[in-house]
Amino acid sequence: MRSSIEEAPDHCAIEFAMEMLGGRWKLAILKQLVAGTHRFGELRRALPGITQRMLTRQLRELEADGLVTRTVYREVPPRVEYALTDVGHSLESITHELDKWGRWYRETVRREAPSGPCPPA
Amino acid sequence: MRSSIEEAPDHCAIEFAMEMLGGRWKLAILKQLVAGTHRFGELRRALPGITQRMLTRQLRELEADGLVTRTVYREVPPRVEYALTDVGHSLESITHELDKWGRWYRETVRREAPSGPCPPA
DNA sequence: CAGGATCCATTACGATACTG
DNA sequence: CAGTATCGTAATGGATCCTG
Repeated sequence: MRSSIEEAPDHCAIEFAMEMLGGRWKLAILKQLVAGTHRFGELRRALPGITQRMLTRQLRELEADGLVTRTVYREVPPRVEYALTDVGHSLESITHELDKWGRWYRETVRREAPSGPCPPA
Repeated sequence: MRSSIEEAPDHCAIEFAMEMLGGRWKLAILKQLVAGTHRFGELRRALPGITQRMLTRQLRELEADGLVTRTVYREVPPRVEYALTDVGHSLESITHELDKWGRWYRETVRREAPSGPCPPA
C-alpha cells in the first residue's frame, strides 16, 4: 500500500486514495480520532487486535500524509497525543459512511448469505 | 485482507468493512461498475496497472461477498460480464466520495505539503 | 507510557507464460 | 477473450524483548 502510483492520470483517483487509506487500520484509526484527541494507549485500547508496532507505523504514515498530528509532552511518564488535521477531518463523513455500511452489511447482508452459517436457531 | 475479524463486537464496523473492501483495487473496480456492466477486458483497460491475475482474484472475492455478479456467455470468443448487485450499488456514494476526496487531496493538499518540493517560486 | 529492534509467518501484489 | 499456473517480491501483521 505504499507503492508508487503517484503519477497516475485523472482516472482512478480512488485508487490513489486507497493507496493512502487502504489497509486494515488506517480508516479505523481515523474514525477514532474523529471523536477527538487520543493518547497512544487510548487508541490501542480502542482498536483491540492492533499491536503497538502496527499502531505506531500506521500513525507515522498518517502523520507523514498530513492527516494527523503528533504532539509529545515531555513528562515523567511520557505522553503523546494524536489528533486530526483539517485534512484528516475532511474524511469524517467518509469514515462515518463506511462504518455505517460495514454495520449494515454485517447485520443485514451476511444473514441471508448463500450457505450462510447462521440458520435461525 | 482476508483474515478473520468476523466476530468483532459493535466497535469498528469500519474495520470489518476495510477487511472486505481494503486493498488496492476493490473500490476502484466497484467504481467502474457503478457506471454500468463491464466485460473483463473493459475493466482491465479501465484499470491500467492491474494484471489479469489480480483482476480475476478481486472480482471473484467481490462476487463471493455478493457485491458483483458474473455472467458467462458461452460464445465463440468467450464473453464475461460483470455488474453490481444491489448490495454493490449501496457503495455507490462511498466510492464517489472517496474518488472525489482522492482527487481533491492529490490536486490540493500535496502541493502545499510540509517540506513539499513546490515552494511558491 | 510510548515506542524501537528483531525475528518470523502470512498475505497482497505483480510479471510472465500458457490454455479452452 | 478470459482466464489459470507458476514464480518471485514486498508489504502486512504479529510475538517478544528492550529502552528513555
